[in-house]
Amino acid sequence: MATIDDVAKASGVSKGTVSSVFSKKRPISKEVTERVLAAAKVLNYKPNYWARSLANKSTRIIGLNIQGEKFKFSQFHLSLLNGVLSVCYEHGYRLLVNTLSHSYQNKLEHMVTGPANGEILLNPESEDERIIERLSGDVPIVLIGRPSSDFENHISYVDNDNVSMTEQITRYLLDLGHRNFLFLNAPKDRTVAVDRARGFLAAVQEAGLPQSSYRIVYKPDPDNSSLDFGYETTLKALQANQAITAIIADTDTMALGVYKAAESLRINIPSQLSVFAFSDDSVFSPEFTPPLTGVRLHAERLGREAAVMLIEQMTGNVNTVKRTIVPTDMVIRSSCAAPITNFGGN
Amino acid sequence: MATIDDVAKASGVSKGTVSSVFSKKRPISKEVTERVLAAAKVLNYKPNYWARSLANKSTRIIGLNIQGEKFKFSQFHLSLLNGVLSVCYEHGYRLLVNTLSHSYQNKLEHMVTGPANGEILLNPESEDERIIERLSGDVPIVLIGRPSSDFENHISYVDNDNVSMTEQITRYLLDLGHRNFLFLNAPKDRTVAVDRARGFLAAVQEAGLPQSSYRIVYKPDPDNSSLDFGYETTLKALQANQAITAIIADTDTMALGVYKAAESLRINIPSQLSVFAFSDDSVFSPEFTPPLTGVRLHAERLGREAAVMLIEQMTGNVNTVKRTIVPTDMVIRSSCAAPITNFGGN
DNA sequence: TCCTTTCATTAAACCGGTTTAATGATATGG
DNA sequence: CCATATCATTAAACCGGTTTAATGAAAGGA
Repeated sequence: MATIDDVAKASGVSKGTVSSVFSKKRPISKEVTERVLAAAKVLNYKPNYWARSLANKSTRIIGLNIQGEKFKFSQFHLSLLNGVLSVCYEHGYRLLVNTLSHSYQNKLEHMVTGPANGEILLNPESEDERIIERLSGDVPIVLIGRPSSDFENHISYVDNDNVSMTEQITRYLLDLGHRNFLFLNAPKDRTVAVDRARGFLAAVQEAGLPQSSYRIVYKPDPDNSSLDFGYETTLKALQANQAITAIIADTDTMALGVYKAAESLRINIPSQLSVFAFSDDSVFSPEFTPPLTGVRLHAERLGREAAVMLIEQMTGNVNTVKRTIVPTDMVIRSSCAAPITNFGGN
Repeated sequence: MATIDDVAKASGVSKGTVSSVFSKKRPISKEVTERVLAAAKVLNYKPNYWARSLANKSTRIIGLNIQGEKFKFSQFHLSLLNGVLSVCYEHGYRLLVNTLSHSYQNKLEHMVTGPANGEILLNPESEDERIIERLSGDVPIVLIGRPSSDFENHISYVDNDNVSMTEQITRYLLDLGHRNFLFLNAPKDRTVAVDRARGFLAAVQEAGLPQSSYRIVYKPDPDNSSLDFGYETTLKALQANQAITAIIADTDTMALGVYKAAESLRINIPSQLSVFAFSDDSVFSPEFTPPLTGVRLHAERLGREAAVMLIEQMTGNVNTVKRTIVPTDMVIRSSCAAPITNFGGN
C-alpha cells in the first residue's frame, strides 16, 4: 500500500501538504490539490487509519460491550443494536461489538486500551468489574441499565424505570384477581433483576400476599437458553404448585418457554394461566397464540439514547453525569385474564 | 494516560524493554519484568491500541459490512451475527459493524483504509462497488452470498445453494397442486434474488406453466420494511388475481406481512392460500398461526463459516479462493397445503 | 588466562500519519 | 519604494508503540 511519502514524492510536495489535502484542515491551492489527488489516485493511496488515529487520538469507533462467554443476541439486543447503529450512522461512527469475556480481557497480553473512543456497556451487574476498569481509563462510557448505587452519581446511563414498571404490571395482574405468582427473572447479579424484584415485591406486599404465594426464580446462568429456562422452570413450578395462576417472564423468548410448558401440561393460556413478558418491540409478539401481553421496553430507543448520550460525552468535553429514563408502555393482548376460580385471595 | 516512556523512566529501563515485557516477544529477566509491571500498575499504564496497531500492522478487528441507508437488522442477520461473533470470540477478534452507506464512504474525507483487518460483506449485488473497491486494497474479504460471476473465481464466499433450493421448494408446491404463484423476492440487484428467481423459473417452466400463472415481485428498496412490502404486495396481487394459491416469501418477516394481508382479506391459510418462506432459524417461526413452512438457511452457520474462512485468509497467507455451500433444509409445518380446487392446471 | 559465545538490555530507527514553527512569495498600506 | 501583513508550503518534531543493530556482562572453551 502506498504511503503519504510516496504521494508526496510523486507529486513533488511535502508530506504535510499531502496531509492537508486529505484532512482539509489547512487550505491548499487548487492547483496543488489537484496534483496531489491525481498522484494519489494513480498510486491508489488511502490514508492509513491507524496512523491517523494515533496522531489524532481519535478513532470514530464506539464500542458496545456485552458480557457473556457464549453470548447470543436476542430480539431485545437486536432492536437495541438497531438503535445504536442508526445514531452511529448519522454521526459517522463505527460500532465495535465486543463480547470478549472478562477473563479473556484480563490476560496480560490483552491488557490494552481498546480501539474504541467511547463505550456502551450492556447488562450492568451489581458489582461490575467492567465499570471499575473503565473508570480509571479515559474512554467515556454510558450504561444501558442502572449501575450499582455506588456509581449511580458517577456514570451516565439510560434505563427504563424497572421498579415502578414492574410494580404497575404486578398490580395489573393482582387486579385481574391473581394471587399466586411465579416470576422468572433475569440473572440475579444484574441490576435490572434487582429492580424488577423490588417492584414486584412492593406490589405483592402492598396487596398483603403471604410469602408462600409468590416466588421469584432467577435465571442461573446468563449463557443458558432463555427458552429452556422458561420451559423447565415453568414445568417444575406448575407441577409442584398447582395454585400458580400467573407467570411473569423476563423476555419474550422466556415466555415462549412458558407457553411450551403450559402446552405440554395441557394448561390453557389465558384461562388457566396468565403469562406476562417484559418484551421488546418484536414483530413476533402478536404472533404468539394467544398473543402475548407485555410491556414494551423500547429497546431501539434505549440504544438510540445511549448512543446520543455517549457521543455527547465524547465530543463536548462535558463531564456532567446524565440519566435518561425511557418510558415503557403496557401492551395488553390476550395472554392474561382473570383466573378461573377466585374466592378472594390465596 | 501514561505512556510507555513514563513506565520506562519510572522503572529505570528502556522503552524497548518495557515493550518486550508486554508483548513477550523477547525474553526479559524475571527481576526486570516485575519491576516494569509494578511501575505500570502504579501508573495505570496500558499499551496504546492505535500505536500498537500502527507498528504491528495488525488490529484484530473483523469488519462486517452491510449496505443500506437505514439498515435494520432482521432475524436472519441476528443469527448470522451470532455465528460470526462466536468465531470472533474463539479467536480473539473483535467485530466492527459497518453500515455506512456507499455514498458516505466515498466522500473524500472518508476515503480511508478501514480499521478492520479483514471484512465480511453481506448481500452482494450483481454490480457491487464494494467488491471492486476492496479488490484493490490489501484487506482480505469474504462474501456471504454469491458474487457476480465476474468475481466468482476471485473471491471466497459462503452461500446456500439458492438455485436448487428454490427449485426444490417450488416443486414441492407444484406437487401439492399449486398452479398459480406469487414470488416475493429480495431486491433485484442482489445476486440471491437472481439465483432464487432462476430456481423458481426452472421449476415452473419444467412443469410447463404459462407465464401468466406466476409472477415474481422484487422488493423495491432494501431499506423498506419487509413487513409492509409483504402486506401491500400481497393485498394488491390477491385483489387483482384471485387465482393465486401459493406465495413464496423472501423472509419470515415478509411472510408475516402475507399473513396479515390474508387476514384482512379473510383468506384462510393454508386452505385457501399456501405460504412458504425462506426463513432463518428463528425461534418464532413455529409461533405463526398456522406455523410457517419454510426452509432453514442456517444463518448462524453461514456466519460461522464466513468468519472461519476469513480468519484463515488473514492469518495463513494463502490466497486460494474458496467456496463453502451451507446446506439448507425444508421445515414443513402447516402453512402449505393442497389448493382447494384444482382442475389440473392454470 | 584469554577468546569466543550467549544473553539481556538499550539507543536509535521505524510504522504513517498530524502539527508546529519557520520560510519564502505575494499582496497591502503608508 | 520599503515595511508589514497574508498566504501557501515545508522541514522537523511528534503521536506511542515495535524492532533492529549495537553494547556490555556473564558463561563456556581452549
